[in-house]
Amino acid sequence: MPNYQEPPLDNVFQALADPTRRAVLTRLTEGPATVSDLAKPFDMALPSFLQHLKVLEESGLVTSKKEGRVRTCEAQLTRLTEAEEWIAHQRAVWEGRLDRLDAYLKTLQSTEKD
Amino acid sequence: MPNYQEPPLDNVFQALADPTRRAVLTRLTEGPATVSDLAKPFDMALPSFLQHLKVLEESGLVTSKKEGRVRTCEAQLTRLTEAEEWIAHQRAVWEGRLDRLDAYLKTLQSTEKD
DNA sequence: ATTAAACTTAGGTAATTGCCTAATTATTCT
DNA sequence: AGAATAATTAGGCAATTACCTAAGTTTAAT
Repeated sequence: MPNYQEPPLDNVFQALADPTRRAVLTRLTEGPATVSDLAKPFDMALPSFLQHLKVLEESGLVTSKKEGRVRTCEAQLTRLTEAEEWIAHQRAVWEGRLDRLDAYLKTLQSTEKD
Repeated sequence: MPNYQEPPLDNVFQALADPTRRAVLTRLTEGPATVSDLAKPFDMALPSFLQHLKVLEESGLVTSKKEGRVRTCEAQLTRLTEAEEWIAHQRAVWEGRLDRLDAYLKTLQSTEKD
């Protein structure tokens, strides 16, 4: 059953289709960070970098809140679940392993409960 | 930091970021099909559809061979593995962090009770 | 009260994307 | 041979993307 609150799969995959954005996500996986800390490793003007952050936020993979003049970003990787399930499903059908898919999806569900 | 070893991941996620292309892949998961069979369900001119197929082929998710005037396409979903692993890794690290945080908070609570 | 820091907005360019129609090639059928 | 089928190429157009510089705005520090 589709959940229309979630940003569509399109946006999640689109967000992941760029190495800068994947690197940001990997960084945020370790914990929250401010915009300028996130931007530091990249040889890119800040406004350009902010566009990448915007794409990540629109996909739901990142949230942020501003305190004072500092914006802090955080990963919301539960948004990856739908994408991971889509991939797992295709592979499972293709490999003819629907039995394993079922078990796998159950583990996804149980780890997602937080 | 950009990882120049992984342009394929870009292409795979890019390919998945479009509903038409995901639908084609789902169709091909059931077995090979010709270009015109694949195109049939979509309300789109054939050249437009061919562009989607081209994106899928460039990502490595689909291969095709032409016999006579007919091109037959086939899914190569092993190319999804890298993408699936990338996602799974991010989620695992992210959830691992939350688990450790959770454990830490619990030790705080239990020491408070003394 | 300045100045510095941390974004943010505005606006511009070049390349890419996603669609189209029309014309073309290559193969198969009658 | 002529017509139909399957796919391809060529070219065009509007929207989006990914970058940029320059000029704000809002806090925080001195």
